[in-house]
Amino acid sequence: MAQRKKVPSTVVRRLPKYYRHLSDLLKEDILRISSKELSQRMGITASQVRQDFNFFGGFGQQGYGYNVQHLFDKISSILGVNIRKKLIIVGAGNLGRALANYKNFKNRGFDLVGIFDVNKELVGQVIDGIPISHFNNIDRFLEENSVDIGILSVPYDETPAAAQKLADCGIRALWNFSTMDIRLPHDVAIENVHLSDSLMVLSYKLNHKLSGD
Amino acid sequence: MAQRKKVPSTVVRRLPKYYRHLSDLLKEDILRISSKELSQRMGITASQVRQDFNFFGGFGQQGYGYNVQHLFDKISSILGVNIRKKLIIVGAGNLGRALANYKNFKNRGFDLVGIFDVNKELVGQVIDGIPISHFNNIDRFLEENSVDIGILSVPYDETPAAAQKLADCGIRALWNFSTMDIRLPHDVAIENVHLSDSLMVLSYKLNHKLSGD
DNA sequence: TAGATTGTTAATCGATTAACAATC
DNA sequence: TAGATTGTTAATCGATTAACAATC
Repeated sequence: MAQRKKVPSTVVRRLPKYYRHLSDLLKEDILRISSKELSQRMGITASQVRQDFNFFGGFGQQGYGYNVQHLFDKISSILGVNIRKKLIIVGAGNLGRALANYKNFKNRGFDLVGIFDVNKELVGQVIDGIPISHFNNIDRFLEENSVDIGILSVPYDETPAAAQKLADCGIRALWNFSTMDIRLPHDVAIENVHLSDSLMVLSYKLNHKLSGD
Repeated sequence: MAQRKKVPSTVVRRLPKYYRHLSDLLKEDILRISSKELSQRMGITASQVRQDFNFFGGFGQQGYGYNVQHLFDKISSILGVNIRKKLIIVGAGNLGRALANYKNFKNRGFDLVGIFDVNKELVGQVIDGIPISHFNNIDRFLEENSVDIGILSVPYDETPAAAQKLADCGIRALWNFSTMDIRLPHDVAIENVHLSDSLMVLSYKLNHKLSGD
């Protein structure tokens, strides 16, 4: 059941899409599905579905297909979303406050437990029940609380220092919304999100009258 | 100078990254750069840099390299970010209001000109100088105002209808933050953004102790 | 059992990297 | 000119698709 070889990142990036579609199937009370049906719903090939799952050992049964609940559980567990995770937000500007208010994360098993900023004007404000603390106090907070993921929404210039600080305090995963990419030497998982990159790609597609992906 | 063949989406998705790094170089007053230097800054190969640019005809000069300003202008123009674009937001929930407050878009040449929602409680509220209007009035608004891009931040179930409505009103590009992918039959450019997909990929990386991309 | 559909190997396609002649 | 570096072709690598034997 352990994966045979390193899973390509193309496959990893499809896993949340499987997760979403399987979640839909569960809501529709569909108990089993073939790679063909699933692939049609997702707009990919049946071959790709089977190849993807076989990186993890295969979840189906010949002649039957896949049990939706079982497949969903397996993929949830591979993604690690079967265990709730704790988040903090560093940088309570517009984007940071927006993310703090975004309810969907809770549905997916992610709980916000702290918000930090260097701006004294913001410290003390409460967002969705969580008070904003000063970034200087983050060491102590992280000593007293186990946190899985740090969300970075700080200005460009502050990005490297903030990232380094969190890594030094033992954070093992950073979700980075800053416009500067971060790359840390240690074993810290990083996901750089560039919203304006996506907007520029849309602008390109619009310019070149191209839809789809 | 026109592109030789269809530009692969892998190349298109790298263009904003070139844009960002060239923008940095301009700030540092660097006038010229070789594919080798640029590639090192970006963490890709020099070959890839030259291959990418040659999809658009090549922007350099043998023995010299690339003029940073010229290259930046070319890529801006390919991305269409040299001409300001008008945006509206449909769906003024947490995410919609957050996007409305996000100042970075303005810097990249995107101007918010309208916000719409079906919730009467929200209609009339003003965000960053833009009042929230009722979605029923969108036809008239789009007749009277030229809008380039519609940002969709509506609930799952309302996604297809909202997307269709915007397309019917002549919007040619949709930036979709809904959890449901949209695919329209017409010539509408679509960019689906799934924030929680990205968070789940981070969770995967954390689980499997993998950094980088 | 017969039919269906997976798991897996082989073939194809596309993207990245390497190499080098062209040329500034 | 000599040196540097592109533009472009060729080689390699990886991902997707096709095919089919295994098996439920």
